[in-house]
Amino acid sequence: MLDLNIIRNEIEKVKRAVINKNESANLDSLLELDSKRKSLLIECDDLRNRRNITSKIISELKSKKQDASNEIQEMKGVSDNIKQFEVDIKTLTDELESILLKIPNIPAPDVPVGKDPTSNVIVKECGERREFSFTPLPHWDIGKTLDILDFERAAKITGAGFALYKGAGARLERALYNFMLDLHSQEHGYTEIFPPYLVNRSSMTGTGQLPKLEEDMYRIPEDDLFLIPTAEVPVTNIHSNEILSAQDLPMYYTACTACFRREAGSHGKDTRGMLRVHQFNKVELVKLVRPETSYDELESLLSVSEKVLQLLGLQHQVVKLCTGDLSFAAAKCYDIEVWSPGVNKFLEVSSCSNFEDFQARRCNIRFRDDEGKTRHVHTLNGSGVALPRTMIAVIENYQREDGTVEIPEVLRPYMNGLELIKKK
RNA sequence: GGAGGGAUGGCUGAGCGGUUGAAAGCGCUGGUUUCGAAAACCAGUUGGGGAGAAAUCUUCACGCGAGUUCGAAUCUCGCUCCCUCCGCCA
Repeated sequence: MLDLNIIRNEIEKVKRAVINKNESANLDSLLELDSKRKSLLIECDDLRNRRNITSKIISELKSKKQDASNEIQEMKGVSDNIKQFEVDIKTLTDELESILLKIPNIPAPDVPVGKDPTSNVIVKECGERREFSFTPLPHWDIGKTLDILDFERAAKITGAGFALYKGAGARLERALYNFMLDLHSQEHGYTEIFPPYLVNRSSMTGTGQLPKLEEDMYRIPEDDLFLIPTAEVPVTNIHSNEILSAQDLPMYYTACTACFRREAGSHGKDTRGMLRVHQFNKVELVKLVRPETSYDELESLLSVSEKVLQLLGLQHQVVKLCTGDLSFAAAKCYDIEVWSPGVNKFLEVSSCSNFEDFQARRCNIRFRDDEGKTRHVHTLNGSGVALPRTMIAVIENYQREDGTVEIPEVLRPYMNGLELIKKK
């Protein structure tokens, strides 16, 4: 949510941001509602003031056993008036709020302006691309041959877009997220969290998934709960409606959770293997920081995510997203894409975003600054990193001509020393 | 699922329908005192909105939402969450 004052004072900037983000918002009617609401508020406050004063007079008269019926009669009218004002104000406030919740965050100044991913900028490339003396196979072939991935049976159990990991495949999954969680919690100073996978509407609104993206979520209608699309939602909401003390900042959290996405808008895209699935594990990193540090914190978040890929020996590139590719709540975002020789593409395994105070305002997360004033924190998050595509990259990059897959060195301690996945 | 009890400021905890945004205690901050500290004493110490250059004024909020009333932390109803007991259960 944007600060209403920014919309009041810098309407052109906000309008430009909305256009650049390929969004739409009814900003003019918002301002109209706002000023109307303000004038009603002033009138209503005035009446309330009168009521408060007269109430005291009534109470004094009564305590002296004097007649107060004139005052009471007068206040009846005033109270009715106030009630009408309150109803009108509530209506305006609700309308205002619903518009405000649909206005996207403003991109940071250094975010390239552009309509679609073609305007994204590759900011760096890291690692060496592996050379193969043979044509590397895609993970669905390798997975099938080694009997570690089974998409047909997953479809039988649930439907298209689900994965079943088996044997060394299941073990590799577990090795990957244990390795990542250990790295972040032990080397990078993140506190490990294991949150609920179901969250309420308020949490979902807080991080910005609602109200705009409801059709992308799995929902439990009986309880109005949502399956989390990312750990960002429960973890960012840990401190919703709290005022933190400045010395507690920055706060770093990491969590590995399953993520559930209906992928409503992307049917027919990336359908093979597990390039795009409805349920996947992801190690997430979340930061709550002081506003003036948030862009430095974004850089360190990015480097911590990249560290995972470096240690796994996977070639990757970092992409700075343009305005049109930026998500609703983000002010700036880097994607990390890992090279997969089998599918012959870079795959997005992480998005590291700074939301500035956009989520903090919705979640009502504040801190007391050095002058004792309350301010909203800045929130950031990034994947560190998403599992299926990392698994794809590992399998495809570490495949050998004989059909076996080598286990990256750093994962071997997590695989009971296993060095090679072989056909049984 | 059934039966009870509860929700008040950073914490503990009072609160008759009428100067109660809220007693008291603790904690915290500042001051006095001290060589320094402790203790003691004094003062301050919730958050949001509006008006104002500021001082300041004003309004809202006692889990949330409705209602009764001239007036609600206090009465009524609904919801949420927490606790206890019973049942069921990984």
